[in-house]
Amino acid sequence: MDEKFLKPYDPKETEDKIYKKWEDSGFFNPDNCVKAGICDEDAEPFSIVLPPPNVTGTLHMGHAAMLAVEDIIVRFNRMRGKKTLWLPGTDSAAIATQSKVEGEIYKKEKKTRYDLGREELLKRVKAFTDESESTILNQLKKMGSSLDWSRYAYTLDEKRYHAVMTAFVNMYEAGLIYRGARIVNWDPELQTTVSDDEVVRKETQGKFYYLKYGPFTIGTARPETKFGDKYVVMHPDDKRYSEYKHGEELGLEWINGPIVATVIKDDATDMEFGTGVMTITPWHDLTDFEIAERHNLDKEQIIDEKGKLLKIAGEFEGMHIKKARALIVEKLDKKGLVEKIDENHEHSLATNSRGGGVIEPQIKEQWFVDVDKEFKIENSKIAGIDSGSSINLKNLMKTVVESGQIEILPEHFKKTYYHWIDNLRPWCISRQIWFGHRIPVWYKDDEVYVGTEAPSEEGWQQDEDTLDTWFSSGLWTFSTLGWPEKTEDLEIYHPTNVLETGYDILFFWVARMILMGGFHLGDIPFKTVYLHGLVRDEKGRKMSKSIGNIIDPLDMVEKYGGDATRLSLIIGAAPGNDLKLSENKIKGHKHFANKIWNISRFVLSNIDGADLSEKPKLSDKDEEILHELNNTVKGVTDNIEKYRLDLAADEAYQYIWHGFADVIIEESKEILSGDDKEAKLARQWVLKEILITSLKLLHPFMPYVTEEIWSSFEEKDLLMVSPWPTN
RNA sequence: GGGCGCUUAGCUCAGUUGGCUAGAGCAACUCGUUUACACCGAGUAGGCCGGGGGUUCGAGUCCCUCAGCGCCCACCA
Repeated sequence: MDEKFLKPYDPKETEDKIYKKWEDSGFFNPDNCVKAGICDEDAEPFSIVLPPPNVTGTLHMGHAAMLAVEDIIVRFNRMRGKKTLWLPGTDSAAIATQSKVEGEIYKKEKKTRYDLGREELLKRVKAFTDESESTILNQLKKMGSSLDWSRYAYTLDEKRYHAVMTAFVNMYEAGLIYRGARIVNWDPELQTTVSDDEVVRKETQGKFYYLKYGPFTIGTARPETKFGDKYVVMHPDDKRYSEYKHGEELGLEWINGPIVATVIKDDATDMEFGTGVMTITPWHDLTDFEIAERHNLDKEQIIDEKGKLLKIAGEFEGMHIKKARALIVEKLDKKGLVEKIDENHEHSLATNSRGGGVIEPQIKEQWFVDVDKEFKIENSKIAGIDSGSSINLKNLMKTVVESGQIEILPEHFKKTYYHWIDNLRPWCISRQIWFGHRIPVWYKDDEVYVGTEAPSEEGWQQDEDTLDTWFSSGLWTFSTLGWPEKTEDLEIYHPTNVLETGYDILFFWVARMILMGGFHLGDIPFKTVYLHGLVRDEKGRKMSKSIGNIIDPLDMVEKYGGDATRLSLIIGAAPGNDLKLSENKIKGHKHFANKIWNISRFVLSNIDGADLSEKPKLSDKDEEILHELNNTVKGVTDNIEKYRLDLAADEAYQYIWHGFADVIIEESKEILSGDDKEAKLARQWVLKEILITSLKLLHPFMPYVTEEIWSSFEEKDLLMVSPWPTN
């Protein structure tokens, strides 16, 4: 027996060494497994792409949980002899990264991106991402992730860049991407648009003003937008205002003098709310914009991109809206136009969740993906959609889930998914930032050129904007496999088997991948979507810097080992449920790692010298023990297949500690020290069998400690590529 | 406003198509150093399965209803 067993298990001494051994073996790469005869050339493929973490980020518990789940699934399938690929990558995270770098530059040099210029800023961002890339990659390894590093991809590397350009051009040519003036979520602080999904609403209290507007009273929380309000809107069925006819014009006194208002009847008005009458500001409000579109009304910009009032505001021109509001109300009041002010009105404030400011809707020329427009699907591999038929993106996204071709776990998220699709509007994909995939459109006078490469002649100007980061992320399952080239990888590994991610990015990412896969490949991007929950602190609060309740996965790995950290993120975490994590839990699982260590010590020291090359004759009791082992194998296997990793881990834990250690080993002591040589040999054989099987069952969950034990009594292959036990 | 969840032992959670005498881990308590392990072992205690109603031979599980908690979406100016 190896001397190392005389001391308690020390993850710190073991883990890096083991990871290196795995990496050196090359078996994270399925091609090498085939070459070494570990899996058959024509074995069933199994693939997962890693949801790419932000290249400038650091590992948090959410990542750790994701890595644990995926690595378990991957290791399980690899051991079952499948051609298994887990493909790593990182994401440029355009807005987040650029604003991080901009912030640092401003702090150190007091310079903005406009001071530096596009080229210089991008150089700085590149330097920053290059530098931080290795940090996140090393952290991914720390969790024991069996990722095929030879296939590493970065959203902004050359191949992915080409994929994104191709995707844009193809969608443009199909008429699904168009440029148009629509109302977008404008962040005056970051000076860019953000997508609907990135806008979060915060409940706040504020003043609500009732203003006299001719014969009407209108309510508003934002008097500073009201300068151009020349349409007064009410519900067509509202009896209180039946005397006013649609299109009727009324002269009335307003902020900066007399104006002519036109009556509009539209059922977007809520008769119950306020007075049931409103004026509209189509340039800065989505509802208003839509009303204006329906009735073909004028739209006028009131506020500029920096949040300052324009000429239309008269004496208030050039003033920031924050300052202007009080002054405008004061003026209205002097004119006797303020009827009432409600001091504590609750309303929600739209803010940019990517770290910007308060959203100010603006009408802007932007690029959009049309989710309603039908296109012809050429080579459909989608159940229920024939090749050559026409479909729009919304219906495509629905069909693949409804038909069951894509399975979502837990299942109830399907409803959330459908609900989101039903409310989906055109997807604004252009961003006014510099770091990212620049839109492959060039302009020259009135001409427009769209192509993957710049036009060769002089004088063309490329569109200034970059693409929404989710546009490139949407291609991830196939851009990482080499698309648009027709690669062997794409052929073998796509569609991928599982997409594992947090339920919080179901819309951002999962839905967009389904959209992109459907359009570009006529196929699904993955067969199963496994959604994990959020990792919270022991009281169920989100982990955050401000509360100071962050548990750093790397600290935990350092203190208790990668195996314990992984197991803690799995046990008790049903799919889709948030997980409450405490340091104590992780500590407890470190004890489990040590338990296995000691079980091995006991078994190995007791079979030393015994010839177990042939299966001895077993007693009925021995057979019964093996039968119980088989039940455990079956239970663990079934649960992993059903993606109930929590139950699988729990069952293995239960069996190994309270079955194997507490009962079987205890009972064996007597036999091993007894005089019956035959019984002893049989039991030695059984113990070894159980140990081998237990290590295998546990390997996906606790890869380090099991591999380390394995190395001390099995000479041949790594445990990582040993066959999964059959029952 | 619309949607989706959750409520089971002190705490964290399992409990799959109804068969449960309701389980596990942690915590608590008692005892214990014997061929691995004190990062341990043996044992004990702890539950009207949120309330009410229904379906059923049988309900933690299915249906209705009420209450509390949480999340997501949304154009109430």
